[in-house]
Amino acid sequence: MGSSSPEKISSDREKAVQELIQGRQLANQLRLLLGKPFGGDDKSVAAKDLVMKILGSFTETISILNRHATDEVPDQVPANSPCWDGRKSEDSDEITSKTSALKDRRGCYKRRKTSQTWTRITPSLIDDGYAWRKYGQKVILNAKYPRNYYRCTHKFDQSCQATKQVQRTEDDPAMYRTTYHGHHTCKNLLQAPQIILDANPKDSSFLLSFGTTNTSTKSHDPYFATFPCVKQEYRDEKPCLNHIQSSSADFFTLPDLSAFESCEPVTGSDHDPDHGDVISSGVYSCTTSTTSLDMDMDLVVGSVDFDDAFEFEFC
DNA sequence: TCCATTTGACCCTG
DNA sequence: CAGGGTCAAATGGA
Repeated sequence: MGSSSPEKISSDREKAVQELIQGRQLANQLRLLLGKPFGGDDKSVAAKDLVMKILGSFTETISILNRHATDEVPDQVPANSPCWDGRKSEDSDEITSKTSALKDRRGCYKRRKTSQTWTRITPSLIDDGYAWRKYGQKVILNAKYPRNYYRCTHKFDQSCQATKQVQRTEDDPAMYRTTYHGHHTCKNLLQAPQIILDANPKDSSFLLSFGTTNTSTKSHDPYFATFPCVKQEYRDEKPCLNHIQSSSADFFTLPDLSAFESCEPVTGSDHDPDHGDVISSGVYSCTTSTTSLDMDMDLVVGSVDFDDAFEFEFC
């Protein structure tokens, strides 16, 4: 064992991340190959399912490595902590009285600082396929509409940490901005953790934004690569492209966001992306259980949101 | 009775 | 200290 300087550990970690990213790219290519000609038979379906699992493993491992790179102190609590969901405890011995139930909450929750976020802007409160439970509502300063807070229904039974915030947009009250925090880890899902893209009703482009409050990872980290593979999801049984591009009510997810790994304007330079920057051009494969379609699109920076979230558009 | 929502209070971060 | 995120008791509906 011996030498394990912080520099060497960091270097090894970066190499490991690069290897994992490459592995995931290869797995993704395999998935595309499997998805092309004959989509239907059992073996093909099983193979694709397997590839999706492999991709998920790569993504999760990369995410873990990146998380450890940015969190020197693991976000964990002792097993005997009174805090029920992994939050730290502090000075619990100083209070032993009347309001113990409330006082136990002191320091018991810790706001996420480094979790990934991404935002959807949707014309209505559409079902995104997950079971959410509302746990709060806040009036936000200088905001016309309150912000609603949701957590995954399976937060307790499956320790799923996914949450989302929903708020009407100021300029268009008919639209809702939904900010997702963290990925679903609960089991009873249609898909693996996913990014959901929404069909924008106004310009038929797709809005996706994501960001992090941890700015230390923004310039160099393969931040995009921490996103999981995503699968397309339709509410209709027989979707078609025209329907996808024109409908505002339906939504789907693109299966191949690993292309983000080549997001050179963001990950390969030392400046933050500006409005209109083309992040990645190429063919994005969109598949469902019944159809498969490649779309030639540009991923461009739409806007820089609050909280350092960057909003992107598929055009 | 169970479960989801509401809402005021608590607590963390900047 | 202000603002925002979360908790949990109270409430209501199925």
